Amino acid sequence: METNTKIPSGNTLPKLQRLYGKKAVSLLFSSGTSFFQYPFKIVTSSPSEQAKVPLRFMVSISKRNFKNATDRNRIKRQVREAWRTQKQPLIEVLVQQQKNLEVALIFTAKNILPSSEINSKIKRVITRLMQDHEVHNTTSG
RNA sequence: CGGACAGCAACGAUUGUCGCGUCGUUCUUUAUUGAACGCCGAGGAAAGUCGGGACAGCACAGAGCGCCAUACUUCCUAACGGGAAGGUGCUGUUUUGGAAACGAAACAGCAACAGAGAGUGCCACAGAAAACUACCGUCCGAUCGAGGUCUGACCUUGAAAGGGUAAGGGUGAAAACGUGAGGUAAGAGCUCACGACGCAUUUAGGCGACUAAGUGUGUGGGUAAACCUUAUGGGCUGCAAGGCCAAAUAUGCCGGCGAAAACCGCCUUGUGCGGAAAAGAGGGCUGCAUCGUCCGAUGUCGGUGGGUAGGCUGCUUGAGCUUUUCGGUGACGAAAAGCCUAGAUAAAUGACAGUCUAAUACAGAAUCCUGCUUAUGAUGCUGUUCAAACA
RNA sequence: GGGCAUUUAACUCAGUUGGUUUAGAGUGUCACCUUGACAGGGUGGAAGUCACUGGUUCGAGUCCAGUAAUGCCCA
Repeated sequence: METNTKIPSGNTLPKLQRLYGKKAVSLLFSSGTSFFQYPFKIVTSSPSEQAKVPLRFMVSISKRNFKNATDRNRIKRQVREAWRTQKQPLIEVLVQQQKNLEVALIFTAKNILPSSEINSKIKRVITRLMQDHEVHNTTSG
């Protein structure tokens, strides 16, 4: 319940909720599980150690598919915006289950997509993550 | 008025909702934790990383060789392979001189534009020959024949050692100064006129590259983005440079681990009592053994060193920007006044919905500055050119 | 961010420095021969914008400059 008081309006995205650091990223990619949801490859893991924030996330876009830095910046901003506006239900689920989750989104499409499409795709990713965690908890407990 | 090309200018404004980063103020937190408010928040190329610097570390007696880069002149600049002004050459167009060769003027564009008369190398195929050249041709021709005239010579003609000659020879990217005339056995700058180019030198102009006029002398191509020569410059590495702090784990070094001493605590100030981690293989001191004593692997406790993750710094006030005046043909310089204008760190400057508008293209800072190159849309201005119409 | 290298046939490489002649080799591919048929073997052929653009030169895969793509190193 302390986390809820820390984040009064659910649509913020401060640095605390972003995944960074060489150690954390390499740990996620070596031990996490992954699945595809076009146009993203999603890598997740739920570390057992207690973290300050229930949900951390990062975006990655390969330089091979997008040569120009402006294109990569634009996609990152689109994805961050979609994540920022739609992540709140997932956080509530995680707080209820008292779990932590780290998510990496890897953009695998070759073209820039419109923002509305990215919004709907992110929505689908978040609902899938929510379902996974609810099912997990009911079977285990 | 329209199209194309080149250059210059500025590259949105505003309303609502949500959101990001640095900094400042206030409150808050164990904490540079969190909250509220405010200010500011990508470019002309931020790109390519191609030149040149600043800055930093390392190296370094002096000189030479080697290697690399640059290359008309003068200036600008912190410096440059950059820029400005000028010179020369080439190309194109127009006009024009001349019999020709070959020039002259104007405009536009281009030039890695030192040296080929210092040396070495190379120039396929074709062609006689690609650089001290003689294959054909042409001319002279000792000598040897044949024929004729006719008494020892002449004429005609054939072969020919040797020699002269660059006029001609379908080649080639390039052919041995060019055109015309004289000259000659035939030829040849051999000579002459005109023209082209080079070297030396004189005078005049210019800071200079060079220009103009004259004198002498000469005419053996191209290639230096082949080696090279001359002149000038260059130590190497790059902010992931460099400096500081420093978890966890491993390890190096120092000290302790029987008592005593040392360390910490206490008060009764005493060879006092208590505390902290705990076991010690093995070896030396003597021929052997015990006691004693010394060293001590491993382990353990404490300290310390470099140093990883991570963090801080370097980091943005600078060859700075704007305006005005002055100097200069110009690049640019000087003075005065005013201004502070991104500093992120898996990396901020955004998303959605409207309105105005030409508002779209190329495109995102990563130590900084200065140039070059490349990519670019519509608008405005300037210049060039094309088309059409009119005069 | 900084520092470097490479690009030649469908694939892997020579040739480049030292310039001019038809750009070669192996694998693959195609046709024919060999076999009853296949494999293997033999003979022959096709396949190249020498990454792209410009320059130097009489002449560029090679020399010079720019552009693009690919790859490597530095914590």
